[in-house]
Amino acid sequence: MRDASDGPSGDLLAWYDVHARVLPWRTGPEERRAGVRPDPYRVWLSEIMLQQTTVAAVRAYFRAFTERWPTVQALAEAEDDAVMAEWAGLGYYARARNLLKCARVVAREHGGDFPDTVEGLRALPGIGPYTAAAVAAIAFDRPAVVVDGNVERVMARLHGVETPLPAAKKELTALAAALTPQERPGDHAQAVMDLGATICTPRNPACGLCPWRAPCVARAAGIAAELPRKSPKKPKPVRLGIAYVARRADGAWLMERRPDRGLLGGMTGWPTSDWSEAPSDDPPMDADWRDTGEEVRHTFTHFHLRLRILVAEVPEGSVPDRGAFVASVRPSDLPTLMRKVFDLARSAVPPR
DNA sequence: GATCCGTGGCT
DNA sequence: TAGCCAAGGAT
Repeated sequence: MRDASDGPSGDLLAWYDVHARVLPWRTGPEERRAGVRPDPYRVWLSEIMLQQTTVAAVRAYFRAFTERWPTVQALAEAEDDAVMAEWAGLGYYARARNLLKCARVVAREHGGDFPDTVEGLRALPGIGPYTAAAVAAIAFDRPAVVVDGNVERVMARLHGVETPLPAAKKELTALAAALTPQERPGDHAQAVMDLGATICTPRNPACGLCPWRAPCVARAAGIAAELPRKSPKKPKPVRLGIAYVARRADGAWLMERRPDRGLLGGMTGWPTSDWSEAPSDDPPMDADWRDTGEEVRHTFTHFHLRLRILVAEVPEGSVPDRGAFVASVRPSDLPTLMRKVFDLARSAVPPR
């Protein structure tokens, strides 16, 4: 009979008890021992923010969200635009749209309490296999099998799995399942991720400091840094586009809310042409558009974008074909691409 | 399984 | 510099 106090899981938990990172959303090992239960709302919020996103980037957003909306009920009652603006800059904006959907389902259909099982969590918007397992383990101490990029990397090295991702996913999940203890599963999940983030890093892993250096197959073979192998990625094509920045005589700016689906969905930004190999000139209103000669370069997940910037100064009473004039622009409410556009455009149309 | 979906830091 | 990488999910 194995429990958390012996075997590789026990070695990892002993390491975690000493080396656990202190994070704003985390209930540390000492706190847990003292009987402190994590707040499922904060665990869930942090997990959504941390999807494909670094701890460093998340910190400020987590603080802002929890100060403004301390509970899931408060978040559920927020305006859509307020949440999107608060999320601006963090990326993957479908997360923010699903965040709000999820909060409203939890508030309305679950009385403000998150489900405490993997299946219940998995049914909520924006919660997939990883997040369901992570919240179940961390917030409710259920022995769920948590598999993220860290776990995949650690398992691939520990067991010397040379099959490339994503084909190796199933095998790595099975290996992670075999190591998941019945005792302290929440701490175990966080321990593997901390190990991956601080010791078993993608490049230059610090194998000498690793609690699993003895059983690690990849280390023995001298190929730790080469694992996990990954299938080759497709090259990113270059797309072109035009951004139209119009300032009205009273200082208002013409902006447009993007459709809920697709790139930067639900975010406010400058009207643009389509983004393609040969974009068509499609200004949002009739005006004397002037080419600034400036170009924004921005790389998305699957393509590079070069956006020419056209500006126009238009009289009061102007009626746009699409979008609406807003009295003031807060760059912090905009996705990064649109901030870049504003930075260049505002110097091309200085205030009178 | 493949594709779409952001951003900033690091090498 | 250009590519790689980070606590993935939806379709």
